[in-house]
Amino acid sequence: MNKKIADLNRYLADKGLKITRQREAVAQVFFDTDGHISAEELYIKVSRSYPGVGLTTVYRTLKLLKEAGLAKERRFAEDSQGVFEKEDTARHHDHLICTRCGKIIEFKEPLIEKLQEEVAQKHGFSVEDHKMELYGLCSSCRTA
Amino acid sequence: MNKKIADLNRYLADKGLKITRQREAVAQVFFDTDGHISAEELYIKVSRSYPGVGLTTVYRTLKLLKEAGLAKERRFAEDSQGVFEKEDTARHHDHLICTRCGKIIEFKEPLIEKLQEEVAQKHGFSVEDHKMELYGLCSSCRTA
DNA sequence: CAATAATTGAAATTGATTATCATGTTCTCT
DNA sequence: AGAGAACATGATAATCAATTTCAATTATTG
Ligand SMILES: [Mn+2]
Ligand SMILES: [Mn+2]
Ligand SMILES: [Zn+2]
Ligand SMILES: [Zn+2]
Repeated sequence: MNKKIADLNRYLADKGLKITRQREAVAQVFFDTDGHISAEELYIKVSRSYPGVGLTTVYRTLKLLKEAGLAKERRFAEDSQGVFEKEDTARHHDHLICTRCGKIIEFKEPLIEKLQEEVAQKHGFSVEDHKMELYGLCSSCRTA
Repeated sequence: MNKKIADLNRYLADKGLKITRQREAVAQVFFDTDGHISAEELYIKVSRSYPGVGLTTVYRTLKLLKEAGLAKERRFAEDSQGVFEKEDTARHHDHLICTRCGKIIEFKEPLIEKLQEEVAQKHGFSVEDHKMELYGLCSSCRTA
């Protein structure tokens, strides 16, 4: 569990940045959170265990976590707020989103990823990242 | 070409909305535009042929065009402004985006779309729409 | 033409995110 | 441990696309 904090600290040291109480607080709460969380929500959550940490610092720490490859920002349609989740290259996934109830299912489809590579190659591109979201109705919402 | 204007007018009539000079101006210029255009850019373009049309009305008309199924809004990563393009269910496509020079290539891959359907079904979802964007380097930017 | 409801555009507002800046903290070197 | 340099913090202000407000104008219906 503290491996990720160690990863962050290594990243900070490499960049000549500093390890602070606030950064560790934000990172710890973030790493203990599953699923998708907005900066604002994370700020609330952090404030419970570590009052006094500012929202600005939460934004800044999330940006650092992204740069360090430890967090990924998602921006689902119609949501004006971005959400963050733990990043782990081994656990890459895409999303299925119910447009009625907001339910989100994560999935991985290696065959699609392979075809994406092929399409890109066909146009002379090398893929660095991709975004795929499927929007529709979940089974509960369809029958309701 | 005026078929699309007719489509819009039909949509407006059905909804009890009104056909106005401004809406026709915005729609006409939009339909004459290929590729992706922001509300702001469209506003500039409209202003040349039909001065006096407000930016607010451009935003409002684009929203109507989306509702009528005649326009689609895209929100590519790193762009803070949304862009719009003509919608045509027969000509659905996804995007390849160069993260260095911004070049955008449109493509269609039926096999991927089929797999998307299958993944959704496997989770009990019915797909209404999807978003797929591949980010990477185009051939020019890779060799440079 | 008159009545009604919708539309318009300027200006104000919103809401998420980022920039500023004075003050506080961390790290490095002695 | 102490000093100094660089970085971090957080309250506040700024940004910026997009939406809301509202009084004045216009389209539609009969
Ligand atoms: Mn996820
Ligand atoms: Mn396109
Ligand atoms: Zn649902
Ligand atoms: Zn390029």
